[in-house]
Amino acid sequence: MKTRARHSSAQRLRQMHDQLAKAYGLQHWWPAKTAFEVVLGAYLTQNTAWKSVESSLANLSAAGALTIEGLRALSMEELRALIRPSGFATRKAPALKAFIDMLDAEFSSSLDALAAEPTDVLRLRLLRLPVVGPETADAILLYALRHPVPVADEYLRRIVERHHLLEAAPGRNRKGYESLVQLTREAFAPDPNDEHARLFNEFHALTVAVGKAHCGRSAQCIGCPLAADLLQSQL
DNA sequence: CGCCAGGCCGTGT
DNA sequence: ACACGGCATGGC
Repeated sequence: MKTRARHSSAQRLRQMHDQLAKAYGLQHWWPAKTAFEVVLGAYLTQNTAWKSVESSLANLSAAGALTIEGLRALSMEELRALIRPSGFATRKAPALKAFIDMLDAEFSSSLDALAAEPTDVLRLRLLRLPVVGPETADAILLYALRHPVPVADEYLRRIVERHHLLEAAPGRNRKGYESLVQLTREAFAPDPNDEHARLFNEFHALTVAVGKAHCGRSAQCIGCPLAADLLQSQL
């Protein structure tokens, strides 16, 4: 009889988290000082190296635009120029303005008021915003609004694909994204202390850390703390 | 120089 | 429903 996996994919993913935590330690994510800076970073980092995002954030900081009021005060052209280093400025600038408009019109210009909405309602509202897809919405939910939702990114997608944690490799679409979220939920399902927000936070941060170092588009798993698992999974 | 980055969206099957 | 190309810029 064929040997059955002794661990579910969710359990394996949880083990990976533990390995990565051991290898990389606490990540202290998201790299931002305020909730609004998280929102800015979440938009700006779309398909963009964080280094480039830092340039844009530095520009915004110098212009006093790391706050809601500061950003609102900028013209579209000014904003577009300031965030140019992180790319896609013609899309991201109007999108950021649209986020401010939503806050002003529906939530008294307050991120706290936004955060007070139920998670599922909030997620749907965020997804209606231009240039906000599932990952951006979830990053805002978790890191800016402190709701306990997993964040799946391209690095996690690659890890799950290369370690064969799902029957069908998750595609770069909504369904693939949701499958990664679901797997992550299962991996951290029974948490006695109800610290899902902290766990999802740490796990996502760790996937980015290992991803940046070892999980590029052309798979180079040499030196990756998960490489042993990868070999095991291919037996 | 060429490849890539912490996605998302519109279009064509 | 799904794949596929475009979107912009800068780091390495």
